[in-house]
Amino acid sequence: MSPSENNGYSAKRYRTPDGAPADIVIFTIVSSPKNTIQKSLPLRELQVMLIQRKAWPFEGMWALPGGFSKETETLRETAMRELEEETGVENVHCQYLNVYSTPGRDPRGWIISHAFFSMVREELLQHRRAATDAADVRLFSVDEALESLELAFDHRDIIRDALDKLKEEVLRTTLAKQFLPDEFTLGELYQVIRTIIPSFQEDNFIRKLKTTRRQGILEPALDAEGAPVYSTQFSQRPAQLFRFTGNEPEWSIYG
Amino acid sequence: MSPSENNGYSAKRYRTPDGAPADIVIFTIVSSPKNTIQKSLPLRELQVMLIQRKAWPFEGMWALPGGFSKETETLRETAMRELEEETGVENVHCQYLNVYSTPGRDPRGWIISHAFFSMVREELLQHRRAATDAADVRLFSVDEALESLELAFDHRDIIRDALDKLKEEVLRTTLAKQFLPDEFTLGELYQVIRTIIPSFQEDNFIRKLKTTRRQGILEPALDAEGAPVYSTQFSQRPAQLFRFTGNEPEWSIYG
DNA sequence: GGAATAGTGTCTTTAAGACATTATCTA
DNA sequence: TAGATAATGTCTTAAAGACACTATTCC
Repeated sequence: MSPSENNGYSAKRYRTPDGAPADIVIFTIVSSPKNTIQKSLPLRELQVMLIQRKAWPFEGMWALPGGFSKETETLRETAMRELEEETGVENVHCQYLNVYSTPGRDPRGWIISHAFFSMVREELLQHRRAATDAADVRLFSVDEALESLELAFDHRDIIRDALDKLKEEVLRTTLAKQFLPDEFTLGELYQVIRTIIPSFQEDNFIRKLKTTRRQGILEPALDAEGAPVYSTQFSQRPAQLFRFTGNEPEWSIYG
Repeated sequence: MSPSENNGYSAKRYRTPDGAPADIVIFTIVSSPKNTIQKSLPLRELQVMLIQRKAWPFEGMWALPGGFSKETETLRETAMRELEEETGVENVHCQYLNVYSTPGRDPRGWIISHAFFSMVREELLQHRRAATDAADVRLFSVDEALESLELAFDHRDIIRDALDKLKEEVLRTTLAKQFLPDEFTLGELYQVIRTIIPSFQEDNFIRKLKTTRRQGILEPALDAEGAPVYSTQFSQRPAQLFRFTGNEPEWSIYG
């Protein structure tokens, strides 16, 4: 049924948008071994994946991966499709961020963009490739992307908004699990949080997460006999492994 | 500069959306005097403003107020414009909720809707009027709207999402201030929260909000001499008035 | 006096926070 | 044995939670 067949209604009475793309801020945490004599936790850096545009507008500039939505899919499906095309990875985290509609934001016309952000573990990003509309694709540290790079469109705003949301949610929700394996040590969790929020410091972090209120959010990893599991991957002394239960923390007022 | 003049680029190579509307979930809390012998806190009910459609599609059904965006404005401006048109009120709360893009959600074509929600104090809603595209406009209790009413489009989903977000944020942020006057008693604040979340119960609510961690969020209202202000509007015994400082609570991990 | 809401006293339990100390394993 | 991270001991202070009690004012 075409619109013009219905009771004289026409959606074309006004100008309509020239496109509805989804842009995706793909975050990853890149680990590099610390230069120490003994086993240690790696150095970690929060990075963002950008593509280099190979066509007008903003040709040659770095931009967020993304693409136009089709009328047969939701914007989430658009984002997931583009995410899989750019990274070669399926079933990863992807979360809606905001809509960007400032007039003139896109020189191609009236184009309202929907931004998503995604947290992908670095080992899943090995197969990234330049899509057909990109000259190159690479990871930049978030600081570099925000401070030194001239970005296409309003993509700097989008990355900043995504980073703000990431910082807020990594403290308030269990979002950090996206950057961790199923079973992890509390030292690793602490490091992930500090990678995203360098100023974060809690002296008794490990003890704190093991006490009452957090039970229900984290649980010890258990082996087949029901005994706690320990790892020496990052330390001499074995560290207890934990997993997320799937519960999200709830908050009471102004607490 | 028209799109077709630029390096052969044309945004019209693909089908483009038929419109980008903003829909607004307008919440209010309606107070009615309790049938008691003495002064008391009012009964309160959370309500939502709906319009009755007078044209295809969904003619005669109740729907969220809203309208199409123009290329010269942001979607937030669209929402604020519609909000002022429907309610006659300016400068009210308005917050982005989500985007709704399920194919087929609008029989008029490919129409991606952007939902906002707004919290308006009931005394500001006296001048509401039916816009030109509405046969009628009225307030419904949120329960009635969600359970008994057949709503146009996917507006039931939108209202449910808005209610969920409202419930979450009224506990986590100072959103409740949108339903309160500048200076209010903690009993009023408690009532507002319980109106939105009936299951909420805190025995020591008033004391709790006056102790340490909350300082910085709420502060006592002071008169010209710097003395605390009390009100007997809802009670025999004078109740201390408070105001929001403007600070938002911060949250530490899993606490 | 009783109705209705505001607010305090008191006690117990739990968590937060600081900071020193010990534990485990390996290069 | 020194290095690196994991974890506990101990002490102090603050907050949570339960629940009984008092306060204020007006009908």
